[in-house]
Amino acid sequence: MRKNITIQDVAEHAGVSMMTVSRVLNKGGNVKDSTRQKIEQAVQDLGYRPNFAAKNLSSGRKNFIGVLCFEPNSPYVSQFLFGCLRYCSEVGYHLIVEENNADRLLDSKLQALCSGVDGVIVLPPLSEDKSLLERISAFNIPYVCVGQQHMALQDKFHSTVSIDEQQAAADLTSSLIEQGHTRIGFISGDKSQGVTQLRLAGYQQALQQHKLSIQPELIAEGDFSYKSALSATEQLLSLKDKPSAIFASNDEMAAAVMAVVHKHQFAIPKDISVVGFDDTSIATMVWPQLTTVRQPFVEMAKAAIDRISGQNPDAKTLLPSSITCRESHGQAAN
Amino acid sequence: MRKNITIQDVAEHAGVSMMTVSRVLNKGGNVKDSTRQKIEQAVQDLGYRPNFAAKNLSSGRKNFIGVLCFEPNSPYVSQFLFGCLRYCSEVGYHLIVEENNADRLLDSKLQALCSGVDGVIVLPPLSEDKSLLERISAFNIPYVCVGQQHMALQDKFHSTVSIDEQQAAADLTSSLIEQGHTRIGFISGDKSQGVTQLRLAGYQQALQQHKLSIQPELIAEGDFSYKSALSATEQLLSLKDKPSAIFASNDEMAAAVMAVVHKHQFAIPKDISVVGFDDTSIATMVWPQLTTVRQPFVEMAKAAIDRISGQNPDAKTLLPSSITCRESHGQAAN
DNA sequence: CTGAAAGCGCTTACAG
DNA sequence: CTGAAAGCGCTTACAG
Repeated sequence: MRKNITIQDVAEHAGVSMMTVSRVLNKGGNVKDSTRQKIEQAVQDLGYRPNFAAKNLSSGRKNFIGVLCFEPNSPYVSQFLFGCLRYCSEVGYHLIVEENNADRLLDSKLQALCSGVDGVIVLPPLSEDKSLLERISAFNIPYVCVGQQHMALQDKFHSTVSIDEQQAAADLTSSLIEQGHTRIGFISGDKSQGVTQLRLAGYQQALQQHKLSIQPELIAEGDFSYKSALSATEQLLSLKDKPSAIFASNDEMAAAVMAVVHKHQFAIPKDISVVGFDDTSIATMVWPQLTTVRQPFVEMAKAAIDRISGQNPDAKTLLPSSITCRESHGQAAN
Repeated sequence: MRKNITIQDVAEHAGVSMMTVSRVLNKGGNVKDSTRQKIEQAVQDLGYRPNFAAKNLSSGRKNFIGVLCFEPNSPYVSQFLFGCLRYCSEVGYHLIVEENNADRLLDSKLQALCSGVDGVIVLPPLSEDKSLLERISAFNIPYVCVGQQHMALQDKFHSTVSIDEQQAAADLTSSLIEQGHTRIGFISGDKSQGVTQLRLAGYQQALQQHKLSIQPELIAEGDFSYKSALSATEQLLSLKDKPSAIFASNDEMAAAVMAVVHKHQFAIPKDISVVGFDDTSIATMVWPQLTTVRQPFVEMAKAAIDRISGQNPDAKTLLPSSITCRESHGQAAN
């Protein structure tokens, strides 16, 4: 195992001091251009790679980010964590993932987490748990609430990263309307979560913009779980005047919609269009593949991490979302 | 932000030297029992938490583990990564995840990865890519092939962590037979992968043990993708003498089996039982929930990491698996 | 069974 | 614009 190349080696190779190399490496200003170039050349030549452990130790920064999630194995969380992982390895941060699906997260556990990280990313639905946020806030480290557009607390450490949930839901609904659908069923998420209201509001907003009336019978209640959408779909399909499209508030529920629709011998999208929300991995594991709102997981992770590292000063980041069109939607049957 | 508690503080508190504290902390021997207790008490009192950065820097260990995967967002990989993450945060390792789903992983990228980690975990199907393993092997760091029972290379850095694939498949098949199923359809995985053969062999072994004949028409070809199982299932259901149960070689394909079975108006499990393999998150996102072989992801991750850290000397670890019984299987209809 | 010394590779003040 | 010094919190030899 050959010796590691250190900043010292680079300095010697370039004929400068370690300090100057450090400046160049950290993109600091105040370095003569010719010096900078010499150093960059040396880094190239030697194949220098920074030692994160040394960096952390001397800077006092932890270079750890805590992620607090409810259900680590859900597609949403997996997808988001992957985004974090990817960006982390780019910028030298490491992840500590903590789950909090039982009761109240123990003070000792929270303390252990918060004292070992530079900041905390809180995933939904925990990002709406005001009392949890207050406890995190007490540690005076930045924390980012994901999927949560509204600031729950007023303190300088609090920030949010999300898409415009309502607009996204409205856009998806509009695209259905533009394909001739006038009876669009909607399956809502867990009542206690803010996004549930926003997505429903987006659905209603689109209907109104297109001069369609809002029919309460077309709105069925789910809770974001596969199971809940099973009965919600049965309910929608039992209507004498059935919907020609169903908008489920997340992909898991959309998968359930598809199962029930198929069970009733309807073709998708010929008889009934089905759309979801999130664009998690399940969207391509159903048949036909699901049209859904794409959450920009990688960008969200990046924005959250940048915020913690101080690169992103925005207390409130609203990322653009888009519709991922696949095969589960089509022209309304007539 | 209050000062961090260091090993120095603990030493003073306990009235010993840093060195002795370090010994106790690292579970080294040669410490008098009374001394050990004093130190453990001091650790408690002060709420000492080790500084990983300092540890790494002084020990020369990187404390990074590389994970090489094909498709980071697949349920299998998500599940495994989660297992890693959990154990890593316990033992102070950090993860660098690299995907290699394009062509040949660039030498520069592989070099960057391997030179920054203590070892590499290779996930299927990459764990069967002999030329890739040879290139990793050249870096003289431990690497663990997951889901791969057979050693591809003969070198001291190579090891494997998996379950007994064939036995698990045989057990699952047997449980179906014991419920009265005599015509069991089987959907195989990607032909080029070793596990595909092992799971098929397990299926056949169970049939033979129960004196049932192997019917080639009951074996349909898939490739582990949802899509491939769609047509494979159609094929099985078009048989004049239909199977009363279908065993898909992974959960994604089992989900596809269910979609097609429902489409054909058969009830699960009343008319047809469906079982899968892996017990990934999708197993509980189908209806009815899927009976499947449980891969012990957390234990596999632990074994792999232990191997890299030198805690696990086994070059070949075979972990026990089990059957997770849910609602998708039942007595054969007669 | 215990300890004093040196050093891991970097950054943070502080000078100039 | 550049550098010399000290130190981050631990571990690795080496003594005794």
